[in-house]
Amino acid sequence: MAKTAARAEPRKRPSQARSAATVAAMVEAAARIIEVRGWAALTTNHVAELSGVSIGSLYQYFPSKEALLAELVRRERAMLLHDVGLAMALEGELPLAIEQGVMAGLAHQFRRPALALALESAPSSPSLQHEDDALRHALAGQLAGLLARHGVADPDMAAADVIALCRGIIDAAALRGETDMASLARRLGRAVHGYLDTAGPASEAAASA
Amino acid sequence: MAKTAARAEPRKRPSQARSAATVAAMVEAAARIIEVRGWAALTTNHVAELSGVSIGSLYQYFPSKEALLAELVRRERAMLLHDVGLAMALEGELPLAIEQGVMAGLAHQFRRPALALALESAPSSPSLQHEDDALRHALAGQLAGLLARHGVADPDMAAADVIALCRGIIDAAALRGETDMASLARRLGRAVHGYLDTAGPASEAAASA
Amino acid sequence: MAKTAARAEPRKRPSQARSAATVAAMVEAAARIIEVRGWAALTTNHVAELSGVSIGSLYQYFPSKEALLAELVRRERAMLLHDVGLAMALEGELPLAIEQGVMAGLAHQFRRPALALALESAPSSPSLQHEDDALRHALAGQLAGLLARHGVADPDMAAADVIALCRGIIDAAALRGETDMASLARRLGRAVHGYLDTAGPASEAAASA
Amino acid sequence: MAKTAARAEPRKRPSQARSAATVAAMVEAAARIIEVRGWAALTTNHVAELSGVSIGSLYQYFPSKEALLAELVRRERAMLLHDVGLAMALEGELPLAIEQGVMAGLAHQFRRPALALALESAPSSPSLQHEDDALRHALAGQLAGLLARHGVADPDMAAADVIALCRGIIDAAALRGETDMASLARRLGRAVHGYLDTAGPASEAAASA
DNA sequence: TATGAATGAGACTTCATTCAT
DNA sequence: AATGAATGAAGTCTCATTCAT
Repeated sequence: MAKTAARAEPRKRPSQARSAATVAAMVEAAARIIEVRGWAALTTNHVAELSGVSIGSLYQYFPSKEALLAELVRRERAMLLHDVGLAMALEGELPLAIEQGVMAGLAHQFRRPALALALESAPSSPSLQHEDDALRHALAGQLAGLLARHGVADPDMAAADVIALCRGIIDAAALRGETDMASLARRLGRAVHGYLDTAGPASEAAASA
Repeated sequence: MAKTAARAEPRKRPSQARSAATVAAMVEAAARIIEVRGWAALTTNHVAELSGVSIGSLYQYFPSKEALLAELVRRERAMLLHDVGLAMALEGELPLAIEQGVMAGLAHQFRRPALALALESAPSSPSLQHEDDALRHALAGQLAGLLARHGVADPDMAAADVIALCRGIIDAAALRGETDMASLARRLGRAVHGYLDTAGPASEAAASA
Repeated sequence: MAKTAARAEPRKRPSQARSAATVAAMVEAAARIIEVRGWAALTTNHVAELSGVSIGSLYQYFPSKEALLAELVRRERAMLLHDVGLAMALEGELPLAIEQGVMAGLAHQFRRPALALALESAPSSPSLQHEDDALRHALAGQLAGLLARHGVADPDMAAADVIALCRGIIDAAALRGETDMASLARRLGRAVHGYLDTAGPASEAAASA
Repeated sequence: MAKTAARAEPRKRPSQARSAATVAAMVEAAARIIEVRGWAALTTNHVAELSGVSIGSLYQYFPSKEALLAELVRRERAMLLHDVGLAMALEGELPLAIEQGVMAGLAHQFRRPALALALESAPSSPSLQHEDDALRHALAGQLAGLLARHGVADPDMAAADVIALCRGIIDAAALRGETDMASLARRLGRAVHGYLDTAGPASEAAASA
């Protein structure tokens, strides 16, 4: 009858090799369930079964279903951030850097399209919300830095918009089942450059520089 | 949880005024619950209570919770389509027509922001999926027609992308709690025109006009 | 994933005859399980099964297991209070009134000895605690009033002690399996009168009056 | 929950100093958990953690949770018996000896009030029941001997009643949070002497002897 | 037709206990 | 002997749906 507040952090960091494998297996099982059978099928018992672990073990590593989900989101976010960060860090012209970043994002989405798509509409919850915000901020931060260095006006908002419009286009394409990454990349480039170049009077000079 | 093959269509077309009012009350109750307390709070019993109808009656009008939800989505979709269609139908230049359409979409989102936002991440289900696809198609069709009439290349894809990027930007803004419709409208204009103008070689002439 | 705070009050007052019967059946089932198989066997599923009701129904009337338990305690308390109150209300000499009260308490304990005994050590919880305190207070209040009217010194504490020592003796006797109510009544009388008569100097006059 | 026939005896008598310390640590940890956080928090894993021992080790010394609990009760009982026995063994008048005993009991209760109180309502189980009976018998035996030597009629029953009424008063006082040991001692004395002196005709002579 | 009591599958989570290392 | 990861039965509670009145 005693209820402790549900934490979203893992209960214990897997210290042994075996544990790490167990945790990874559970997170991956969750991912597979979500992408194959949807949110409704994501039950802790199902995750335990699919990962070949007992339900008790699941709860030894995650204090709640929510925490497991948060870990999955964290994992995907880390991958995306890493790839995009790397891509944009390559020195070069602004358009090139952006293109690299967009391509990295696209690649991420196309690696596991169903999963990426599903994670966009996770059941809202404080911890998930937090993970999502963190992703958005980190990504926006990276891009904003790049834009600022190239003299784009209001780089924070511009970064947020660029990311948002990319997400919009990519998600819609994924939902339609598009698989032509090249076409998508081209259109994304158009959208991003169009947005950045079609600037108000104040930033015209900077953008054309 | 006895599940019979769940139909998503209302069980009966409201033929009497009273029925129509009842159905409307239930759909509106669902909308209010979703926007005020989130998806998790959307239970059929709750909907029945809030709409002043018994749970038994609810199931006389809707064969399942899913059908109720589909009806809500249908209702919102109809409103959006109507507004956007009207806005874009106003004769005028391309940029103006588009701006009208974008403004209509924005207005829709700002009428009930929480609801609009929540409906973007409805629990996926065949019928909901279908409703959503229908919306997308209808909207894209309207816009594609407009673009085609103005000689834009590949109008279907362009329409889809324009709608998608607008959704992306608007949703992200809503999520951040932005309330400045004017700023949003300006940025959306930038994004849309940027996308349409920054064209490949084939449409360069149009873009430079 | 949404947890509301567990109330101890019944969820809805049974308004129809059928409901009232259902509620009574559940409370009685709980009583029987506790007295026959002990606290460990008191599970909501078990209660539902024994009362011939579905688990869903149980939770329609009680928001939690705790609330069901509280209702049982409340029921027993009401009976005890009613009997003891009636017994002590009979006009007469102090010793006689007390004897009546003690006999009423004894009778209560002997009606369902195992239940009465078990309820003494209910798993502590806020609501149960509250019910128990209420019983103690009500009983002590009744007795304190009686004692005060007969000039006993410090009637509140005396009442509390008298009740406590009676409970102690009765419980121990019940635990040993004593069944001779007459003997028990005699000893209780001795204990109570002994306590009240063997007073400190201050109240000697009053007690002997 | 694989349940083998649970023994209540410790699995092995601690033959080495280290083992004894380990066992003591676990028992004390259990005591602390019970008094600080209540019965609901008493889990074997929690006990192991608090006592700095692995759960595996705990089960090497105790075959079950119940056995651990029994050992705790045994420990407390031994202390109480030792103190009360010593106190009553002091030669002297009957009233004095009894007063000593009562004081010893009170002192025990006040040493760790929360623990003493909690142990009164331990989850019933065969082995716990047995420990409790043993305590009662031993205590009653000691007191009965004393009473018999002083010619009190029906000393066994009198002893049982005296102990029971003391427990009743003490527990109720503890539950109310009383801390005035002196007042409590005075009232206990009244109750005990009252009970012993207010005898039926048959034992009046004996009591006054 | 409307009502709302009743249903019950199944979700999440805990915790006593085992056993490979 | 000690460790602690793993187990899984079982408990509490929810909610979509049915059906007697």
